[in-house]
Amino acid sequence: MRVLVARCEIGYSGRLETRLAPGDRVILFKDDGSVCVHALKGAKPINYMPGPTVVEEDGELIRVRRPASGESLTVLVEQVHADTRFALTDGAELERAGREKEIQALLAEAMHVIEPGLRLLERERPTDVGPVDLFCRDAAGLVTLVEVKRVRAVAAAVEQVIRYREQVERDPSLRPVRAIVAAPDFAPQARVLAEARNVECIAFDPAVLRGEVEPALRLF
Amino acid sequence: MRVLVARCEIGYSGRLETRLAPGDRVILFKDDGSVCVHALKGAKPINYMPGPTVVEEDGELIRVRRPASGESLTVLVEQVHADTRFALTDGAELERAGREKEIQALLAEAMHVIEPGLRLLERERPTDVGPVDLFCRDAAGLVTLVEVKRVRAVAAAVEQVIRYREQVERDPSLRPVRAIVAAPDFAPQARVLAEARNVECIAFDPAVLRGEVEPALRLF
DNA sequence: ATATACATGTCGAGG
DNA sequence: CCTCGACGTGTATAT
Repeated sequence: MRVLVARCEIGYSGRLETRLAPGDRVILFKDDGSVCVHALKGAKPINYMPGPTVVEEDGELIRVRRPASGESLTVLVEQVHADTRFALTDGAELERAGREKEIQALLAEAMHVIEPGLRLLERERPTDVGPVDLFCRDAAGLVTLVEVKRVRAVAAAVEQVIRYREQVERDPSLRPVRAIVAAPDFAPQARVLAEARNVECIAFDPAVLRGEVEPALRLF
Repeated sequence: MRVLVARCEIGYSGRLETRLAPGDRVILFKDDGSVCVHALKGAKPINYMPGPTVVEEDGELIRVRRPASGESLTVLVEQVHADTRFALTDGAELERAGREKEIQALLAEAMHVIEPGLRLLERERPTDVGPVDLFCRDAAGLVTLVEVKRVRAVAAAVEQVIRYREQVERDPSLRPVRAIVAAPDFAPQARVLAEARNVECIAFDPAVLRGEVEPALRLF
């Protein structure tokens, strides 16, 4: 890892063209080839290049190329404030709790939160237009598709489950098919669309959901 | 700007919970309150907090809080490799050129690339469910909606134009309405959905498109 | 390698 | 403030 703190001018050419007039920035050159340029404000890099890249340095000019896509990032260094290379090691991976996959797993263990009597047949059941999160049958035996969102559901989520329903309904033996979107919250337009297209909206509280699969929490 | 290079453990609690076991990272504390943690790989920070924040430091423990949202980021420092504060100045803003609007404008100038005889009536024509990129009539006089994508079109793009078509078709005088997605490339699932819902896929080459509106290139 | 969907997405425009 | 679509999206996962 190389950490360069310098007054410099930055140019990017690829999916679009950007230029950043001279100013002080912190630039990280990582060993995997990725480069990121941090300005003085904002959590995100103002410019970047994912690895793998080829980095050429010619005096005050640093050119980072990504051969795969033809993109290039150019750093014209005017004044170096610091330029240090560090030998660093890090074997850790980021552990995340609360991703969609996890929410989906929790719901799979607590189907009654969605609807009493709902039985899970398959998770991530593939169709030609995408995977159905939870492929189920309801208490009456009807095929029921559940689309899970970890954040507020918008109209696109409703459209997604409609798309799956249409695909599944191509098999006449499975019809009729119910469609449900399960999310902690719903945008008004998502509800309107769901109503119009006969899609059900089930709101769940992630905290309660965790409680449902942690029996210890509801002993008394 | 403070640049801390250290072996540390990281925790984030907010929209989800994450933990990153001890390892070497580069952490930037910016004067606007934003903080970002860079691992040894990847263009994006592995953890971050947008400003404004409150940073408390208590020995080896650094706690960054975002009162507005209740999020917090915790850095437990085990070993400091470098810890430097820089007084930096940067008044520049990022200049960009070449976005989707440009592609849309190019297509508007070269409608025959989409289909011979297609006439543009309006760009960004508003509907209740969003703006139609290119609102046209075809050679036969049929209303034709074109959704433009600068990059590969996925199923969601097809759904988008279907939604617009449904909205426009609410006016019986305009029916039937054709729907087209124009993109440099199409995901297989997008083609499947388009076929099923009677949406046409038109692939264009951005380079050729530029040529089409550059008469100089086709003088001979 | 390709295809697909997630993401603490972030960001900005428009109502 | 909310809603929605673009983004140089990047990134991981499964085929």
